[in-house]
Amino acid sequence: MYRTHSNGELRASDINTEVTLAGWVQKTRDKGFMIWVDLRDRYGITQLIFDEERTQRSVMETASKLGREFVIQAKGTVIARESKNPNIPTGDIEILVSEVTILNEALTPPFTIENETDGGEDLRMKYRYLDIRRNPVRENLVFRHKVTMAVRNYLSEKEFVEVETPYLIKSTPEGARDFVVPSRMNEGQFYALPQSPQTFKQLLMVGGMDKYFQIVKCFRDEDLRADRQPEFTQIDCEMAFVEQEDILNTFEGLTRHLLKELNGVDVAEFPRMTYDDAMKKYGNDKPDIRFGMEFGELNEVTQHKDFNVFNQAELVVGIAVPGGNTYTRKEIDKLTDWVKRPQIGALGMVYCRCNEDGSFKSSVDKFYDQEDLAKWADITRAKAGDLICVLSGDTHKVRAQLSALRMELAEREGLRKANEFAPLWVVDFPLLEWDEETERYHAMHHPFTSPKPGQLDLLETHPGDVKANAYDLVLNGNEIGGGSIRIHDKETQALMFDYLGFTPEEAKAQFGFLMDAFQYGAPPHGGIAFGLDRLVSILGGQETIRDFIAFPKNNSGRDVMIDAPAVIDNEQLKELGLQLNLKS
RNA sequence: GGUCUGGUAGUUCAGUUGGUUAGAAUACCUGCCUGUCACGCAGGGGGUCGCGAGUUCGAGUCUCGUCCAGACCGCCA
Repeated sequence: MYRTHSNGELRASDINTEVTLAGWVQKTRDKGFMIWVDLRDRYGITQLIFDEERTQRSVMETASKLGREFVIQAKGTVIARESKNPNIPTGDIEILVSEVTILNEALTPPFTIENETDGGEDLRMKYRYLDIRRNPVRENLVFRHKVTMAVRNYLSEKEFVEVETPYLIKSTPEGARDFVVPSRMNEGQFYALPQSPQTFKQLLMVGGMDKYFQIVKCFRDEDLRADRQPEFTQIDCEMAFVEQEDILNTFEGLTRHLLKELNGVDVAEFPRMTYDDAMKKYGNDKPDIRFGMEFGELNEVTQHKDFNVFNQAELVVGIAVPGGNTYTRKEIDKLTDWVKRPQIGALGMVYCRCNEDGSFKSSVDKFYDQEDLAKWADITRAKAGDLICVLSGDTHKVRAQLSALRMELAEREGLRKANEFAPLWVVDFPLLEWDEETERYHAMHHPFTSPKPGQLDLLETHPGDVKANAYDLVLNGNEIGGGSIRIHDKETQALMFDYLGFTPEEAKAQFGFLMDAFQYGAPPHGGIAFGLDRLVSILGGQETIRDFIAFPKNNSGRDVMIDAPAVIDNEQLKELGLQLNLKS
């Protein structure tokens, strides 16, 4: 037996017990006459003591050779400490060691295994197995485990069945780029890894599974972000015989359960907002509603005043920054530079100070008098002491720009509190989205999403105005889930593919299996998928999902620990019937 | 594909206007130390300043290229 106890469990009540402990050497403190060793494992730290007067010389010598992260086993007696350490749970006792075995030596680690490590991101990822020894990383992984357990238990309780769907499927041109896998047995043919189990879960509904879920890896070959990995995990869900209302209620229940279980937070009924309102009020389809700063559209009160920038703009829109009047001229100039960076792309920013005495001072006083500016304050709900920031231009672009500014200012003002949770359903998404590049409409959600009842005719005349039975769950400004009521009859699905520019042949080749299935009694159905990595990181109060993934990829999609992706040898290529034709 | 930031000791960083032998902290090694727990004290080793070119009497510092890392835009049905 390697150990009788963990390093986190011995207390004063265990004094005089003979124990065997095993773990990693966190630190040694060698005073010559006495050596203390902090022994660490998942459960905590226990102090070992080696004493000139009470410990055999050979054991003392072994102890003096111990280095950081050596794996050792120690036998001894639990004794009371002469000087206690109130900072750790095992601080009242220590182990007087009679026998010590070095199970494995260790090189000096490239960074310190401490809560606040001195290691940078690169190093931590290259030696992720050392990083995982650190408390914060381990705690995040345990937290993730708790979230998935809570999800499984809750959904299982509600009669959902977890069904596994295949990872080796078929590539389709819609949506994100696929990761493809060559098939040796079918030369020249490729599987694709699923971007989501979408069609399979719909087929499970046709199969009568009724309530399905799966905690499942999905794959998208697109560029990464702090909150985006090429392989990520979804909580994928689907239900039959449901309307949108049923889905929203069921998964609001799940989300509320998680907030209660994991964060101890009771959240009231989730507010709902249409996509159009979200865009109008927040310039964004995933607004963070933990703070106000709603958009105020100023077109009506800024026209015909000889200020051409505003006169010519499609949209003039502003937000009030709470307490922003304390910003110096220099700070406001820097803010203006910030919105003019290429990433944001605004041409300029107009501001208006709301003074404590009720007067206004704007950067466009030449064109607007106090009465005009009072209207601005009214529309943006600015109070005395606030600062109004106004952007103008093309509606679509300006909303995106002001939305970015709103988030940046809220971040600076500390309005995005990690321990506050503001969920929101965004509903009535458009069915289609115009794509400039291909000059045609794309499905905003995916091509299986059903249009709102009675809106099919609009497809002919105003395709962009058709609303879908599609919804997103937003938490603190992050899209944590999205779904829709699906099309469940062949005719509508065929019509949809037609509008999306598929020829009947293409539709049949790519999704014939689904439309065939719809002919054999497909029930009305719909579902939702949550981004588990993102959900876990938000519940855990942190920004980057990488901290909640055991072995994440870096910014360029590489695993720097195992050094993947990598070239394969010619034999493998030959066997697969492949030849490389590299761009560089 | 693009924008920005960074790359100097094992690690985290400083390095001024281009100018002597490139520093600090920490880690590591050696010795000392009668209760440490961020132990303390004394000493020591450790550098291709990411890589390549250029400007210059002289480059860690300036210019160009390139590689790597991170954040963002495009992209992510």
